[in-house]
Amino acid sequence: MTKKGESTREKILISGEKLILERGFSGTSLNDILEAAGLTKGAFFHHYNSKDEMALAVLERYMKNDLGAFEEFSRKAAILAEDPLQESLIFLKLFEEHLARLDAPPPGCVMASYTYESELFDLGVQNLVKEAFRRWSFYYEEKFEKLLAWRKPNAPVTALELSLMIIAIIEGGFLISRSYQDKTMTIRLSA
Amino acid sequence: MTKKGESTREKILISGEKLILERGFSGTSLNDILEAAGLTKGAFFHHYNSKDEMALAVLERYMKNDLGAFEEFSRKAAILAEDPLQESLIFLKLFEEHLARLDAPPPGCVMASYTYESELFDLGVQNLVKEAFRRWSFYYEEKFEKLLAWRKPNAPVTALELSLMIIAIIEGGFLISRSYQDKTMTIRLSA
DNA sequence: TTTAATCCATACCGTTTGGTATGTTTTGAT
DNA sequence: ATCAAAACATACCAAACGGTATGGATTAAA
Repeated sequence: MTKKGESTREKILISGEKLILERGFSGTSLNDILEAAGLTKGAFFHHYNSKDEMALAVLERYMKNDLGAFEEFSRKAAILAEDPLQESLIFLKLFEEHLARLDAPPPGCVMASYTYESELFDLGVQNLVKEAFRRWSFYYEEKFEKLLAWRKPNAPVTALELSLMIIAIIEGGFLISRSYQDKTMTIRLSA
Repeated sequence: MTKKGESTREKILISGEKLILERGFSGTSLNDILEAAGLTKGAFFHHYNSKDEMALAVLERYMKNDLGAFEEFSRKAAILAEDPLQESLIFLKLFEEHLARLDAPPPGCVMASYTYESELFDLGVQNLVKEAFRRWSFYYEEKFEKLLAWRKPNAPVTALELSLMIIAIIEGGFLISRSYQDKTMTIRLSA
C-alpha cells in the first residue's frame, strides 16, 4: 500500500462517513461519494470489492477514531484529577468539548445510522456494531466501577446500568440535537 | 374514500412503517412494500403521488398512534394515582409495558429513522419530525412541571431539561436494545 | 532507466429504481 | 339493473444503481 493509495482510501472513507451520516447508507450512492472525494469508480473498486465492504471500513475507522479520542480524554483526565469524581467530570467535559467541535458533518454516530438500516447489512457488520457498543459501554463501566467503589451511591445502581444509560443519553442527544439543528443541544450530560 | 380504499392505505402504511424501521426509508423499495402488502403499483399510485408523499403519511400515522397511546396512558395514570409522583410512575410503567408488547417490527422510532436520513427528505418532513419531537417533549414537560411543583427537586433542573433527557434515553434505548437484539433492554426508565 | 506492480480513469453492462400509461374490475348510489 | 367514480392490475419507461472490463498513468525498487 503506497502513500497515495492510503490517502485515497482515507478520502473515500471520510466522504463516505459524512454522506452516510447525512443520508444513510443506502441513501448514499457510490457516485455521490466519489464525486465528493474527487475520484472515480476505478479508484473505488481498486480499494474495495463492494459498497458493503466500504461500509465495514467506514465503521472500523469510526470506531478507531472514537475509541482513540476516548482513551486520550481518559488519560488527560487521569492526570489532571485528584479523585475519581473529579476525574469523571473532567473526562465528560473533554468529551463534551469534543462533540461541540465536530460540526462539519451533522453530528451523528455511524453505529446508530447502521442500526436503523440493520436488515440491509450482513452479520459481519451487525456484529461489529454490537461489539462497538459493547466496547464503548465497557469503557464507561470501568469509570463507574471506580466511582461506585469510591463513594457508595444513593440508589442501588450497577456500573453496567449506568454505562448503558449514559450511552443511551448520548445517542438520543445526537438525534434530538440534529433534528432541532442545534448542536449545542447534544444535551448537557452534567445532570 | 371507500372503506376498501381506506384499508389498502392502511396496508401500505403498516408495511411501509415496518420495512422503513428495518431497512431505512431509502433502503426500502416500493416493490418491497407492495409485495409485503400484497398490492401493486396501480394501488400505490392511486393513493399516493410519490414515495415521499407516503413517507409523510407514515410519519403522520406514527405520530397519531404514538401520541394517542401517550394520552391513553396519561388518562389511566391520572385516574389510578393519588399523587403526582405516583401518577408519573404509573404512566412510565404503562409506557414500558407498551414498549415490551410491540415486538413484531424491531422496536424503533420513525422520527429517529428519518433523522438519520434527513438530507433526503424535503423541509415538510424535516419540520414534521421536529414538531413531533417538540410535541412529545411538551407532554413530558407538563408531567415534570407538575412533579417539580409538588416536590422541590434536589438539583436545580427545569422541566424542559428533564423532558429532553427522558426522550433521549428512550431513543437511545431503542438503538441499544435493537443492536443487542434484546427488547427487554429498552432500558429501565425507573432510575 | 528499465520494469513490474500499484493505482486510477473511462466506457460500458445488467438490474433495480421510482414513476407512467392504459385498461379492467369493484363499489355504491340511483 | 345502470352507471359513473373509485380502486386496482399489468405492462412499460427513463434514469440511476452497483459492479465490470480494459487500458493508461504513477510509483518505487532494481
